[in-house]
Amino acid sequence: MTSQLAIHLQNSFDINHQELDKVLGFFKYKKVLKNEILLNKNETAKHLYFVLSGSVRAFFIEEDGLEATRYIAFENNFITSLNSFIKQEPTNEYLQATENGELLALSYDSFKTLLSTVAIWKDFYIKQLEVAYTTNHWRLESFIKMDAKQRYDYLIEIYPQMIQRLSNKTVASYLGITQESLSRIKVKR
Amino acid sequence: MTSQLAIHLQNSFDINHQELDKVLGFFKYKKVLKNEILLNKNETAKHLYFVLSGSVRAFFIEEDGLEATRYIAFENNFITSLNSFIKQEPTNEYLQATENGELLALSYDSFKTLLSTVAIWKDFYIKQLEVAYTTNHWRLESFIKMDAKQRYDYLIEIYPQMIQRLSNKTVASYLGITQESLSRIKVKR
DNA sequence: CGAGGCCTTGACCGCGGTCAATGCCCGTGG
DNA sequence: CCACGGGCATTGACCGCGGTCAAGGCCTCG
Repeated sequence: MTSQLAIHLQNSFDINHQELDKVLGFFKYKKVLKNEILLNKNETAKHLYFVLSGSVRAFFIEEDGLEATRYIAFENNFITSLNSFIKQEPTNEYLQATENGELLALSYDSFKTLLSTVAIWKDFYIKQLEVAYTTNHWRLESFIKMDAKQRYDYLIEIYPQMIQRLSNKTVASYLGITQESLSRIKVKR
Repeated sequence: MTSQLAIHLQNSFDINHQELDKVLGFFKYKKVLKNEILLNKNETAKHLYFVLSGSVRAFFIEEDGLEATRYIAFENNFITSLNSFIKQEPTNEYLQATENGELLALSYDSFKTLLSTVAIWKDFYIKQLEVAYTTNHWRLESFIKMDAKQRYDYLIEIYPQMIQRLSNKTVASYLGITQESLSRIKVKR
C-alpha cells in the first residue's frame, strides 16, 4: 500500500532506495469512513496524513457555529493541522474525511526521527512548507481580490473535482460563503 | 551594522561563530527612503531583506487599482516576495519601504550557497517558512471569521505600532478595506 | 417507511464599497 | 518664508453583495 507514496516521493525527490525504505517504514495504513473525524479541536495534531484515496478536509468552526474549510486534500496530497503539528500545541481546527478512503499516517515522533536521520527528509519538509505557504498565500489573495462568484468560477477551473465530489455545503464552506449564497451563484451561471 | 542580525540569529538558533561569520558576510547593507520601491510587479525577487530599522511592506494592486497589503515587516523581521523568491519566477506584488530605514539584503545566489554550505541555514529557512505559513494562516482565518471592525480592534491589540507608525491608507489596505471604511470604524470606537 | 440532513427559494437587512465634496497637512519651489 | 499643490483623511448619500431567517421539497440512509 506504500508503493503509491513511493512513486509520489520519487517524482519529487532524488531519493535512493535505502532512504525510501526507511521513510516508508514509518507510515501506517489507515482506512477512513466519510465524515470520520481524524482530529478534534483542542487536541494536538500527532499525525501527518498522506491521502491514498478519498479526501480529507481541515476546517474550523466560527463563534456563530458556521464551518469554514481551510484546505481539502485529495489523492497524493498530504494534510495535517500544520500549526499544531509544527509546534505540538492544541489546534483550533478539525480534520475530517470527506469521503470513504485510505490514508498513510506518519506520527510526529517518526517525523522528527526522519528529520534527524534521513538527510533528504529536511528537503521534503521544506518542499511541503513551500507548497503549504503558496497555497495559503494564493487563497488569501483570492479572498481579498475576488467576490464569491469569481471565487466559484475559479474553483471550477482549478479544482473541478471539488465541486463534483463534495457536497454543496462543503464547497460553500471552502469558498467562505453560506450554502444559500452558493445555491444562488449556481443558478446565475 | 550586522551585529543586530547576529543577535537575532543567535537568539533563534544554536549557531557557532564560524557559521555566523559566514552567514553575515553574505548580507549587504542598504539604506532606503520612505515610499522607495524595492521590487516591482513582474520582476523576480532577487533578495531576502532583514529590516534593521523602519518598515517594509508587500502589496499587490487589484484590477480596480486598489492596493492590498499582504505583510508588513518591522525591525528584526525578514521580508521578500516569498513565492517569487522560492521559485525565482516573476512576482505579482510590490515591495516598498513604508518608512525611512536600513536593511540588510541577501541575494538569492547567496541564499542558495548558504543552503548547501552551512548546515544550520536549512533550519533557518525551515523556521522562516514555518513563521511565514503561520502568519498567513492566521491572516486568512481572521479574514474569514471577523468583520472589519473586529480585525481593526485585533490589530490594535497585536500590532499597535502598525496603527501608530503607518498612514491610514496603508493600515486600511492591510485590513482589506478602504480608507473611508477605516475612517468610519475609528469614530465608532 | 420515516426522519434528518441537504438544497433551493424568497423576503429582508446591514456591512462595507463607490462616488463626490471638503478640509487638512506637508513637501516643494519661487 | 510664504504660497501653492497634491496626497491623505473625513463625512455624506447611495447601493449591492452576501448573510440571516424561514419555509418547502428532496434525497439518503437506517
